[in-house]
Amino acid sequence: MPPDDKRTMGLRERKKAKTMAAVQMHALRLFRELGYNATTVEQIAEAAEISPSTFFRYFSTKEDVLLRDNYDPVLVDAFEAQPSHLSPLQAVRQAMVSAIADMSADELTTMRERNELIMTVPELRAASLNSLTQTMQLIAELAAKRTGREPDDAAVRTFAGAVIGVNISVMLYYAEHPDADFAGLLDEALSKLEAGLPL
Amino acid sequence: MPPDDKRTMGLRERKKAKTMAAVQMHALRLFRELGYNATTVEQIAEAAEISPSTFFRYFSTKEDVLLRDNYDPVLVDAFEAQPSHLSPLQAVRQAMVSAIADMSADELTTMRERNELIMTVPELRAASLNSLTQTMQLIAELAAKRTGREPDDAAVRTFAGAVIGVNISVMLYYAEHPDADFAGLLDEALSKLEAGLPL
DNA sequence: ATGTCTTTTGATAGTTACTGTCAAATTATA
DNA sequence: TATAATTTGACAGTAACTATCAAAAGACAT
Repeated sequence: MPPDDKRTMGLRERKKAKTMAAVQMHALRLFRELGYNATTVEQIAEAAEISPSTFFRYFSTKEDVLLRDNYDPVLVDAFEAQPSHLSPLQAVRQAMVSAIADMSADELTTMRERNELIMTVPELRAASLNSLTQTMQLIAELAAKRTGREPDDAAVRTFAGAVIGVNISVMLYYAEHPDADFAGLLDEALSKLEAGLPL
Repeated sequence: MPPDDKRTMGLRERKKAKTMAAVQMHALRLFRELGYNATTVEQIAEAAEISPSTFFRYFSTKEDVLLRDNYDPVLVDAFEAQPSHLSPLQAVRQAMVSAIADMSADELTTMRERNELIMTVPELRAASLNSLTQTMQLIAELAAKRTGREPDDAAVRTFAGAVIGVNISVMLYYAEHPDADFAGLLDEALSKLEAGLPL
């Protein structure tokens, strides 16, 4: 048996993907309509026409339904596609900017709305920041590979920490200024890091 | 009536402070003995000889019992005590290092144990990172005041983000390497920021 | 199509963090 | 010592999760 892919394989898989997307959609809608805390898992389940049990089979927590989308693979691809003459910082900067540039208008809108919700609701923000530590580790690994160092090298860890920190500050600012240009904010901020944080 | 201080004012206040400290102590002990999730609020309350209701009157959440200690005021004092010829980054660096240097051996031990627990348990880590956004805002305000800019100036926000990010990476590393020198790690990391993240 | 095997689902019951309310107990004050 | 203010504990309730198990639905061989 070859691994697994046979025309998006099976009715089962397709159905699962569809319910999962439906649940996420209804959840986002309800959160925006009623507020995150005022929305119960039961309501989400009902709206998506599944049982509460099934909700937790798809998403391990209530937060997870919003946070599941993982941009890490996109970032990895974009980073590794950067020409090798760029410094790690320049490569990260370019990777992030171009990853955003590749997104459709719909994706950008959803991302903005999600970011607004996440950064606004303490519980969501906490969970989201927590998952950023994984991304931080990822960035450390990418930078390590590119420079031939170890991922737990002090310079590499510091680099990853600074990049993530800058991202956090941009995400927080963007939540309060939804009309700003996200990619532009990120680009500007990372360029300041490159310049040694002039003040 | 002058604000409030009359020999640490009243029996009530003293008693409250004592129970609060007792609860935190028992909580930390139980968390280390049984694990965070396996310890119930009821157990903590029983150990500290209070009712569960009272626990939640002192601490708004189970996490809060560990995360309550707030080093922000210490940081503010240390920062503002730095000579004005230092750059904001140098001032933060010095402030953090000297704040740690001023701690007693006991305080350092407790801090190490707490950090280990917090960075290890996902729920605690999430809540802790969330509260770091407040510290980030604080650092932005301090840097703004020192440079005569606005706290939401792009350079100021980026500065605060980078500083917090570096702190996160150090805290994570320190949790896995408890024998390392925390102040030293922080000092080294912040110096790399100053140098423009050489890699 | 039919029967069989595997995976997915929903119902049910239980735990625990957390909230609100109220009367009893404790401390401050006159 | 009497009275007012504050703190506490008991009780009841909500909602996020977990575990279990039988029923439903998709996969697959004949």
